[in-house]
Amino acid sequence: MVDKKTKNWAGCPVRFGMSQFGDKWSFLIIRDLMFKGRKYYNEFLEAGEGISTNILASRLADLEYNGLVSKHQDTIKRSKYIYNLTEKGIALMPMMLAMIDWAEEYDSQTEVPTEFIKMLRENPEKLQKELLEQLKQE
Amino acid sequence: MVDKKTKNWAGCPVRFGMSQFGDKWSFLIIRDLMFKGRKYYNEFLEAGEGISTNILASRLADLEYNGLVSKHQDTIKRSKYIYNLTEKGIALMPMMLAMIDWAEEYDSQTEVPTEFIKMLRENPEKLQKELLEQLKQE
DNA sequence: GTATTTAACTTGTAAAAAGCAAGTGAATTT
DNA sequence: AAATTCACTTGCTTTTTACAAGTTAAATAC
Repeated sequence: MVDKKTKNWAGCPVRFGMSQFGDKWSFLIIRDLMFKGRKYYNEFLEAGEGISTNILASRLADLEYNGLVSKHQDTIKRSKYIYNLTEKGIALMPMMLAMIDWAEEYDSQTEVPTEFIKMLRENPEKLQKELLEQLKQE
Repeated sequence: MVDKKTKNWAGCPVRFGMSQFGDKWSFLIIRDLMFKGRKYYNEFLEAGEGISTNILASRLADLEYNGLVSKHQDTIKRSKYIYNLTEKGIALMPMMLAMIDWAEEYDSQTEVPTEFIKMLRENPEKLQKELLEQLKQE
């Protein structure tokens, strides 16, 4: 039987999560990187969520500092920086997919592409594998 | 093939999630309700995270407004209010478990009870079933 | 049956964070 | 060499949070 009454998760995993990506903007940046193919400062800005330039810069720096995101000069256009999820960032995919599944169920406004949600529920491993391949080849 | 380039998740599930529970304190309250057996205002306050009284009241009201948490007079001690996760709140369990799994992997400080993390990885359905039963009988 | 305590907040104010508009600097294109 | 692009930074206003103290309603103590 699981001990629910444990009061001392000395280092609490949820608290740790919050310290690493525990605000709205971080989640939205991770979403952009994970599912939307956005990789540049400008693309995050233009995602239409209304994030301010200073907040975006600050969150990207935090995510990089925490090892969730990497930042490199773009090899093609050397004046640009390219942001990518690290392995640690990519490992948040199950959490993000669980959130998407939840939102699709409880929000009538949520419009996840039918194909996506169908695969998420019928063959989540395949979906995850496809998403991971996309992230790695980029 | 999954369409990663979809720019228009008109109602984005991640954005919806953030609007419903998208801050540190909400996550910690949900954690307390879901895994720690805390159900009273005072118990959340004394959880040791350092939340202020006004912020706690505000977050509980938000969570209730959003239908994640219910609030009732305690039947035994009628001066107290008891907070519980609704079905909608309980449905966040997969997301929370995914976060716990991630934190356990990437944070050496995180100390989830061995039995918990072992079951999470070896038999997640059983773990979830046990947790759900606890939540429902309370 | 009045007085004290418990429980769950609310209020006021100071500090911190976010939002907004404009500016900077380095590289690139013209 | 001048103008443009890109990724920020800076300064200021507004909003949110933190902290301490106060309020209210019910329950127990005397």
